[in-house]
Amino acid sequence: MVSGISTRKRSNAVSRSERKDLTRANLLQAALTLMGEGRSFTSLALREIAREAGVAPTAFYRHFRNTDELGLALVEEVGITLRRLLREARKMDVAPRDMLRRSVSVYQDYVKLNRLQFVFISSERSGGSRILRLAIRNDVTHFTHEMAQDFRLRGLYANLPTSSLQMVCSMIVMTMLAAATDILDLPPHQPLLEAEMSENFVRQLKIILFGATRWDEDLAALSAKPGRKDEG
Amino acid sequence: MVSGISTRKRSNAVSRSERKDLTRANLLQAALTLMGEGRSFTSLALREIAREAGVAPTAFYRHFRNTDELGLALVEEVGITLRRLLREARKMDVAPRDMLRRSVSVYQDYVKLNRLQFVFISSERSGGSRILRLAIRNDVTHFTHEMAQDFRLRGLYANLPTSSLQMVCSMIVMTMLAAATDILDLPPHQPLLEAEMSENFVRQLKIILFGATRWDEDLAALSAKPGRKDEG
DNA sequence: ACACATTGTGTATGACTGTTCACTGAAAAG
DNA sequence: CTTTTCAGTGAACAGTCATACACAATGTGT
Repeated sequence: MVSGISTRKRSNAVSRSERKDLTRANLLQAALTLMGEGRSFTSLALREIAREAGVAPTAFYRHFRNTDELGLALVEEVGITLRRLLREARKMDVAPRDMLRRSVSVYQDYVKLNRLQFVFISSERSGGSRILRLAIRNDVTHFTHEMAQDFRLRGLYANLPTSSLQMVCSMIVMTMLAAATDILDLPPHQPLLEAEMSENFVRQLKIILFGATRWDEDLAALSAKPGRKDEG
Repeated sequence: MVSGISTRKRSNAVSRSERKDLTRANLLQAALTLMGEGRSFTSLALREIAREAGVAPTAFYRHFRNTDELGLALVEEVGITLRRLLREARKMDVAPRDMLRRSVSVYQDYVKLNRLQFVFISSERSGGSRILRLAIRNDVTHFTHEMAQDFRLRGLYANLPTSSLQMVCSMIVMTMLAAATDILDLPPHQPLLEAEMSENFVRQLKIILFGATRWDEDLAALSAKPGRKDEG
């Protein structure tokens, strides 16, 4: 029963498990599509998803116990997407002149390419089902940690203590997610608006990175000669 | 019909419009309560809201055309809450030593005091109904602008150009909203966790403020002697 | 005192929901 | 070839939904 390759039918026709995986993917895609039309995940009905996937409502149960379980499967897909993004970022040169700007550009393209998945992240990260929210936040936290690790490995901001680096990365991720919402809401074919958005995005990241280094410097100065005021 | 005070019944009993306002408030509160139990707004049913408010489903129509309209009324309430927060912040001394820390503390208390409204903001700012999302973003933008104006009036970061100040404020607001989610998810009676969260919050704001000033300095230096690298 | 306006109720209706069950047909296994 | 497995079907169920309508109760204006 559980044999990798069929015994008597190595034909070109699709195998049963392949068909199953296909309708499963159709169900996931159907949910994403419906959310892309401005629906929240918790408001999606099982029958509705099945209908969009072109399948009888009862077929849903062959793949997921309920809609929440489908949601978790979606989160898993999202996790893969985020890991791919990191891998893509890792392929970039270490420190060319406009690395930040190029990173932003890569990210924007990535969001537009995986539009529906980012719609899903943005919508459900702070809303609706509790288990979904927690699962997404878990993925995002993981992403943040991996980013910090990449910074370390590449010697970026090597003078920052780990806790500061973690914080910087979490702020970067926060900014990225906020930017994703903007990218998704952007009307298509508006290069001017898009350029302005990119510019803002780059600025925000610069502020964070500059602030982090300077804050660290001030901390060092503070421990050297205490009593200095640290705000204003 | 539209007279401020009843002509013949100035008694202690509640007037008709008072009753109406009360059930209206009950409906709004009911929606917030249901969302506080982890539901997304778009998944709330009219009948459900009416039931929670202790009123017949059909009574709903005396106050709102549909649930979306109730959502917009909630957004209006939220707008008032945000304006109250700004007013409260304005009452603080101009520049005591630990102004930032105190602002954070005030904000945390405010979020906890208006918990359900912040749950609503956090959930619906990026999810579900399009018109609701836009309405909330509008309120948040307004809040950001008012904050920038307050900074100007108090002479804070007076050296920053307006565009930078706007950006700093939008980053502050972004951080505040992210912090709100953390505050809301915080299990009660965990002073250690809460203190750590506050500390992180303060750090993040410092990074933004430091980064903004330094970025501005670097911009000035850049225009003075161009050719300086601006990243690393 | 009387007529009107308005808030809230109860019932009804047709559509949609999640879930069950017995089933079909074809791939997989023997 | 025969048998088994199993993804997908279609009918049926009880429940909830939004909405419409006639109606009741009561504050309000004349």
